[in-house]
Amino acid sequence: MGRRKLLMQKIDNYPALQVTYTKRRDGIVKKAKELSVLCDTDVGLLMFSPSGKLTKYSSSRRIEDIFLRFICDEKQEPLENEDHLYRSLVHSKCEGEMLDLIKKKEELEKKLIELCERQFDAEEKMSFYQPKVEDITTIHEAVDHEKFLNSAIRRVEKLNAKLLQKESASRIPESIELEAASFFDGNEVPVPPNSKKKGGIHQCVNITMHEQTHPPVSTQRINT
Amino acid sequence: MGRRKLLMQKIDNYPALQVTYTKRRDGIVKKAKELSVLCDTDVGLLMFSPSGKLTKYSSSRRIEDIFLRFICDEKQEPLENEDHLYRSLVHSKCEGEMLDLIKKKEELEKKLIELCERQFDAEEKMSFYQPKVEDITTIHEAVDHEKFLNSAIRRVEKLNAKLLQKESASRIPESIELEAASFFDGNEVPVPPNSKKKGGIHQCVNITMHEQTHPPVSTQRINT
DNA sequence: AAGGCTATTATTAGCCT
DNA sequence: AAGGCTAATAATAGCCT
Repeated sequence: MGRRKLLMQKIDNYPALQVTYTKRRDGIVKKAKELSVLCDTDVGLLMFSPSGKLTKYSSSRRIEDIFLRFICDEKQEPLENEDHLYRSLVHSKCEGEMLDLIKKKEELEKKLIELCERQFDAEEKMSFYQPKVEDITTIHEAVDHEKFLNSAIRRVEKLNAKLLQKESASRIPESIELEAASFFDGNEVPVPPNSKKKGGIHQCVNITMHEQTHPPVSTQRINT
Repeated sequence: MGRRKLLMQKIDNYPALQVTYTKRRDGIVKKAKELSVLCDTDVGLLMFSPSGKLTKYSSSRRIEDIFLRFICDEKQEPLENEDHLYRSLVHSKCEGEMLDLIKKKEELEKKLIELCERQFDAEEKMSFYQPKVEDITTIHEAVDHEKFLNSAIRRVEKLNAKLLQKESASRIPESIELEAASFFDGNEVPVPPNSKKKGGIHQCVNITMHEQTHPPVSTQRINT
């Protein structure tokens, strides 16, 4: 397609060849991309320009993965081959590092889930004391919150009284703490639902990567 | 080009997809052949059909030679044989997977730090309403908490009053919400420090590994 | 599924800056 | 070389066997 039909042979005019290479190279990459998207398939493409410059395209992130699929495909031993590939990976030098990373990733995922749960609990608890205005639309709800806050205040008032009493009498802080603590453990204290305490924030994350001989792994301690 | 323009997305009709794959596959092979002839260059092309069948084209007799040239080109060092090619590819695959894992790990770490901060904020805020008993040992602290709770209760009482008034008058919940919200925005409301809300828990984690065709990487979605 | 047909859309050769 | 243009050629989507 163009002003005239080309003979299927090497273009002898070099500048024209360069231009044609560029145009057609881009055309093929476009076509390859379309094929991989329209048909959801693996495509790998390598082209060297007349001057030797490489242009590559692959539907996967890395064209090496397409090569590998090709090589496995060629050997016509699907299962054994996969197994072989896997074993080769397992015994390769980077396997150890991969295992570390996988373990680390799984730990992080677990911690994240835990933290999410605690965050959720905390926000739920919080909503008893400082309700979101948009969630309160009926008098009934508002009254509940008022009751709850009143009970909280009564607790603090009692604590105040205790402290006042202790302070005026003698100065033994340890005993005050004990008294106060046992007072709060009393069963009349209304605790918001889901208020299981699981340990302070200071122990929530403490993750360190093992030595990473590989690239951009930022070894760091969280929550310093 | 055809009777109508296609959307650039996977063709959902499978038979049509198959037909399109075949036509376009042949088209690309033709284009690749033309490019290599017209410009006298190396071209390598791999395509896997939706059902997994491989189609390859290479301007050289063997496509492996193109791969080899590619790998030499990438590594800037001469390579000798196919065995090396295979090992190089396997190693490269390993590296690719590691890069994925490292990226994933870093994402998780970021999320963790964020969540930790929010957790810390939440607990700090919480401590204003439900102080840890062991942290209160002086009357002064106790009185501060009492004051704070009192202001909280006054807010709720005012909200109750507003709601009662609105409810007895007319029933337009939206207007109540608006009134109440603007009321709470008032500057006399004592808000505990560090009370910046950053969005609900439901958006806090949403991490997915890319397809992992290989073994012990557990692909999972967190906090669905 | 596979091959042929053609109305349409897409690519591009040669030209011009 | 690097784009933009457009006449001209090429690819192909939806049909039909």
